[in-house]
Amino acid sequence: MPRTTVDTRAEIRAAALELFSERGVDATSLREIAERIGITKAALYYHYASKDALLGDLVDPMFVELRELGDELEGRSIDAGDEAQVRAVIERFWELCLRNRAVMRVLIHNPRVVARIELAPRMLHWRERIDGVLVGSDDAADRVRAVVALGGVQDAVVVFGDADLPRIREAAVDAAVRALRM
Amino acid sequence: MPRTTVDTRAEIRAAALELFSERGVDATSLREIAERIGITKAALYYHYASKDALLGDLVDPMFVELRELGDELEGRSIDAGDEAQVRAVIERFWELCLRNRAVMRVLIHNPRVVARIELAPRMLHWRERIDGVLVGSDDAADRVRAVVALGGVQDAVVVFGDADLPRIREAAVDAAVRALRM
DNA sequence: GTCTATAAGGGGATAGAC
DNA sequence: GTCTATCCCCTTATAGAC
Repeated sequence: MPRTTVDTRAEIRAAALELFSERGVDATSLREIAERIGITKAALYYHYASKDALLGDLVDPMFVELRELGDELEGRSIDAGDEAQVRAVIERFWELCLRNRAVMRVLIHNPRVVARIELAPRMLHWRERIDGVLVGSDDAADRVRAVVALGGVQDAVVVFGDADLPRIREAAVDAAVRALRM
Repeated sequence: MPRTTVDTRAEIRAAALELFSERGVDATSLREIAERIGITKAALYYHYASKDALLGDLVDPMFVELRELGDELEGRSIDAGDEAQVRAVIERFWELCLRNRAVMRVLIHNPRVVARIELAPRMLHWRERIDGVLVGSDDAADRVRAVVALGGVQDAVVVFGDADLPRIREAAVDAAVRALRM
């Protein structure tokens, strides 16, 4: 029988994201995803040609947001020495991570899958763009500062993100800003 | 035929760690591990009763090191306000992560497996011990500082650890110490 | 200790009816 | 668009010979 909702593809993505995020990509079968929204695995294949195609569609919105953020920041030409501007950038990054934390979890916890569907270059690319805005240098020591700061923010979002409290955001952004200081 | 080396269990652990770290636990089969050291999957089962038992044995040395570090630091009663002491603790943590970075990778990238074999309580426990030494508080904002600092160090080890350069270590430890400052 | 052989089950993916 | 039925492959794990 036909289903009541219009957008089955969106329902599939929502169910898949939840399961991929909770259990990991490899540990989630297409049967489980299909059953969660009340269709069969074969019906899912009508909407998505493969598991990887579904995953690719799933993570896309976050990359769109990252590209937009990169465009905007580069357009405004941030001064890496101005701490107020740096703080504003980290805050934007925190918000982006928080909004997309399920996708972030999937990407962080499934690096091999990321490599398989060729998301690694995209991840590297946005990371380099934001690093460039924040430290403006290719020097190893500078890139380490950026990794500690942004990596720390990502970790804090994954660990504390479910309680989206202003205090937590403030503490995480503060710590990242200090980590970036030379 | 009998094998030439004495410690087949150690060979199994070494091959498994390499594959688990590179490809992830779920994506690595016991057949692949066995073939890498030239035995069959059935022979591997003689040495380890299950994949989870092998994994548990594999990660154990790192937890032993973490426990020893926790014992030592608590015995010395670090002053969280003394930055030289804090720096020394972060340096010890960096060295530990570097020495065990293959195991660290496995634990970071396979959270569901970690939960399945009941490693999560152990991870939480050492994290809380080291957090306690570094910030000495249960307050959420304090714990966030510790997560950003230690999470940042872990990330930097995973990203830059293969080039074990003093400059990288120094930059990462510096950044973590700054992140911890109030 | 290591082997061959096999059990039992799940995975992704497809064919074709409706 | 969704279904049932099926294919083929790989997995973990065990039994029993050597």
